[in-house]
Amino acid sequence: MKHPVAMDTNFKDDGDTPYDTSKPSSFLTYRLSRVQARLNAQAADLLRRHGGVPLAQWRVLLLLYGGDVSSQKEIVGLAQFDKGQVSRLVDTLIERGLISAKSGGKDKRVRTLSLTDDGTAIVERLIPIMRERQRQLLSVFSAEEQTRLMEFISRLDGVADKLDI
Amino acid sequence: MKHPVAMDTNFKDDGDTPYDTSKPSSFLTYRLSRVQARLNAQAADLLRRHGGVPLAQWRVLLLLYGGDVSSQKEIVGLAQFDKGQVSRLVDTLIERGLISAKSGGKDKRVRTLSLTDDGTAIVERLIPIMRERQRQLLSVFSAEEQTRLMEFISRLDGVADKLDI
DNA sequence: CCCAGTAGCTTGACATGTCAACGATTAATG
DNA sequence: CATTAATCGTTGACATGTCAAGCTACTGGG
Repeated sequence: MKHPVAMDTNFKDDGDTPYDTSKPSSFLTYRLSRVQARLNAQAADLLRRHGGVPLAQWRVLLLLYGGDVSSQKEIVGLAQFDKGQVSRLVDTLIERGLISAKSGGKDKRVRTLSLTDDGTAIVERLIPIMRERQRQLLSVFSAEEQTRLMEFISRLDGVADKLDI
Repeated sequence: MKHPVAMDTNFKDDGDTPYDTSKPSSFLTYRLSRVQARLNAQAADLLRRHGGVPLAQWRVLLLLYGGDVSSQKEIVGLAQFDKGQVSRLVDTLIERGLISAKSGGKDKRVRTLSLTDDGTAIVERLIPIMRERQRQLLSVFSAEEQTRLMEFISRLDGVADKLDI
């Protein structure tokens, strides 16, 4: 990947803490944002180089491939994507012929979604590659550290909703 | 804030690991993405409710207020924003009268940026609010945990560039 | 049955983020 | 000094993400 290495210890802040450059804690949301952006860029690049789809579309395809979901509502519930975004992602995937939608259910508002053969082929081609990426990403953490990291993230997730300002 | 609580332990994956819902580690990038989105939404909402500017613009204003930067290059270097994005953010901030730009330097490509009085007023009004938010966010971590969390993020940051796929 | 409320989805509007091509200027090097 | 290369910035194109208004279909209480 790219990325100029710069600033890992030398930037000012994350947009949330104005001064106070001395305390690493001040950089938390900034650094989260950056590492998140880098991981996304790496995943998107990987998908592009292997002739795949954009990252957001890929995530929808995976959910459908796993058989976990068959409607937009379920995609929204599982992945916590915005419903508007899902609506447009589904449109795009249908246009590209990677998924199909049937409206025959009881509830006429709902379209039942499924992968086409093309969509299935793409997912099955990319899955091993994405699994290998995941393996390499996690290789820098011990099992205990992985657990600890996830627990930290959960805690952040919890506190984000409780801020009383 | 909003957010339907759902799925914190029950979703399939993060778009990077197709199956394997049993291992929390499989959810890492997904959960990072979600917690990051939630923190961003919370910060943006806070800025909006207090009559401020959008989050990205806010971050640029803060960098300028701190006196750390005076050109787009320095913003890109410090904050690791995309230079195209910075170019447009600066345009917007100038249109809104929050910053000003002078082209008088040696390097005729560079504009020297600074906050206007309006820009300074907005930043100084919002800073205490954002500092309180940061304090509350970090209140769920002990000092030792904060250090540990930052170290984890650094490790992720490092490995993201080294993936050989 | 009626109809007010809710649910699933669509759409518009905007903000954010990323990449790549390009223009202008400056720096480096023969 | 003259090219060439690198740097700073702009712009176009597109992907992503978020919010809110509105549409249609379903649902439940009267």
